[in-house]
Amino acid sequence: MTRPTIKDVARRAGVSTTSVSRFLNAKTSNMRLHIRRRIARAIKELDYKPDSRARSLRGLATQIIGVIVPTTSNPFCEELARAIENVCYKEGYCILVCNSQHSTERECRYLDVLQQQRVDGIVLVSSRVDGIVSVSSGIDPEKLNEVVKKGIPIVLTDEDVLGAKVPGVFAKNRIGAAEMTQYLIDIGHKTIAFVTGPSNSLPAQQRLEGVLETLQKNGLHPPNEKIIKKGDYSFEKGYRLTKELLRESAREFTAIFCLNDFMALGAMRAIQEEGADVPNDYSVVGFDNMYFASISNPPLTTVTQPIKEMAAKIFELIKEFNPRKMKRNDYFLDTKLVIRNSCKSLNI
Amino acid sequence: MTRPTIKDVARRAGVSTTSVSRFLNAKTSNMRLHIRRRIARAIKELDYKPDSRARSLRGLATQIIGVIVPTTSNPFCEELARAIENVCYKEGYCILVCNSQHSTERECRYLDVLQQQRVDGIVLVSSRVDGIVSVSSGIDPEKLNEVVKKGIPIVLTDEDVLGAKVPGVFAKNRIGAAEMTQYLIDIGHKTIAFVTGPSNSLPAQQRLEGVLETLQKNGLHPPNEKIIKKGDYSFEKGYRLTKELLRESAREFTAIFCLNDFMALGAMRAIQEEGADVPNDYSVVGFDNMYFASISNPPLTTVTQPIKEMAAKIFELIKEFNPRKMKRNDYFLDTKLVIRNSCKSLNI
DNA sequence: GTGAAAGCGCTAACAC
DNA sequence: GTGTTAGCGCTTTCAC
Repeated sequence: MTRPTIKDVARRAGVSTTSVSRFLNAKTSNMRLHIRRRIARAIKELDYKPDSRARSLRGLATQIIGVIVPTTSNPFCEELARAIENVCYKEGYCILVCNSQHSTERECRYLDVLQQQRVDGIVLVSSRVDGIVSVSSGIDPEKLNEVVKKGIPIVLTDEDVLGAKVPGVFAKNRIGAAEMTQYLIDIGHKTIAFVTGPSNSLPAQQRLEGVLETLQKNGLHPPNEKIIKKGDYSFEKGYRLTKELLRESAREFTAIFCLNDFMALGAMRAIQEEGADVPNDYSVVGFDNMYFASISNPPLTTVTQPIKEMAAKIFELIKEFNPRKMKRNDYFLDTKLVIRNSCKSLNI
Repeated sequence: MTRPTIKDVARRAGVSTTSVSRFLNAKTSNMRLHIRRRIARAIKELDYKPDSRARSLRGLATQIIGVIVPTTSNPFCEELARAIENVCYKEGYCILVCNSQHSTERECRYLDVLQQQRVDGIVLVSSRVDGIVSVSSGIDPEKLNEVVKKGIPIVLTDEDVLGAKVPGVFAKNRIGAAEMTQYLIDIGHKTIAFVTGPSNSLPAQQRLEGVLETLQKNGLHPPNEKIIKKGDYSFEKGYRLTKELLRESAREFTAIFCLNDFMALGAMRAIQEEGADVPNDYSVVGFDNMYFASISNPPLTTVTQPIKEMAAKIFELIKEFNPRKMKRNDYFLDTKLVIRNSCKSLNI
């Protein structure tokens, strides 16, 4: 019933706890074989598992990384969290998954909890939702700086927090969106409707920049305000805004570019519900390349975020963390256009 | 840079660490007001966060619950994990999310890791996938019994592990499937195709029992073997098996009952790809009522698993855990039929 | 009402 | 090569 400790192992093996500790930490080069064997046996017989709290109290890592995301119900966040979990698993770490549920308050509470748990690092996808009534400006960057000063590395990803002196790992949102826009133009779409992300979301802004820039480069007018709708990355919003688009200005565009896949799925659904066809009546494209984009009907043309690479870079940054020289230091990883069947070429 | 400890707080407040500790643990009834105030101020000024590792080493809870699921890429598991996270959050706990990735080996490794982290409890959705080549019989129940003996509560959910002396929280799978079958029969479907779960999955077995029982009760023959396909809960499998069904025996059934939603989504996709219509040509139903079932096209008729109630019960069981009287003790929670638009009535 | 001191399980100087 | 011992940050008994 009572858990065995290092003392129990030492006693059973007839050695000191130091030797057991050395064995556990693989500092075993100068250790006599028969002692090693005795320790190994004792550990096995007792089914001894070293207490990682006690170890970390003595200065070792907790082997826990905290991951704060707006919500794993968004498949992109879920995939990101899972990718991080996967690199952690390989390195012997595990992750505390924290859904802030788009609440800055909850994000802060979790930040506290993770500090108390003395995690070895925090990965933060900050949430900055602007609702109808109030615009949550998101977390105070000073809060993050405080945490870092206390020696816990933070890495930002997907969503940025301006003013925070911590590194970030992002997709090349502007370029990805530009490539997608160019693709739509190349296949003959001259008037494109857009469903953007929240206006205070940085990746959303960058994607929009990429769009406008490409439009201009191709000598096209920036789209009429009526066909740029402000979304919030949710399926429902994509659905509802597309219905609006269809109601208000059905003939003014031939393609819809939703700035994330989840909304693009909603857009396709809205179009189909109105009896129109994707891609024959409207082309629809997204951004993220989450799993569901590949199994939607039709499969969605989109932009891949390099989730695995992002996860690997994030882990690397956490391990390299040096508290005395923490600074802004951003990494932008390549996206890739994924062409599936949600677009129709208008060229003759 | 260096994290403040309880000593720093004590020094700054001009009191002993004992008093600070008492304050932290709300054992404050007999404490003089001005001392309380001084401590509160010192904590605030230093932005002190008690080290939960040190606290738990002295016998308090770690406030961490481990959750092992096959994979959060299955939306049902993701929703379950999130529901658990949510009750934990409210109670000041957080969760270590572990994707076993359908690997019994990884499941075991995580079980070890969670023990080392001295989590206050483990929630396990065991994986028992039978692949094409080998049937993984799943984790050894004795492993679980060992963990429990060491004082860490385990609660099983969704998937059972026979022989493990730990409590379980499940949906009423048999009854839920029976109700769904009855519904299909009531709206005129006499020949129903089935896509089941893995044959060593207990909920899959129970759902199938509910199906066969209801068929019999209504004087219907058990379905031809050709229209019972063994799936694995994945979208792809639902998709592929439905294609098979359509190719081999298109006219022998009017409805498909997939034993989870993810496969039902795959089934709908396969049907639509073949140019047929849901629900006009085939009715399709699922089981789980995951979020995507409500936004599919058409929205899927399915059976709700009472995820929130399950999460609450699981947490309760972990808190009530008494190591000396751990036993099988199962809780079955009510499901509910959710009728949407993926079925057509054949009655005139 | 408050504090001194022991000890949770472990690691790492330091000694031999 | 291996053991003795102090101490990580905290809680809790026991004294005052």
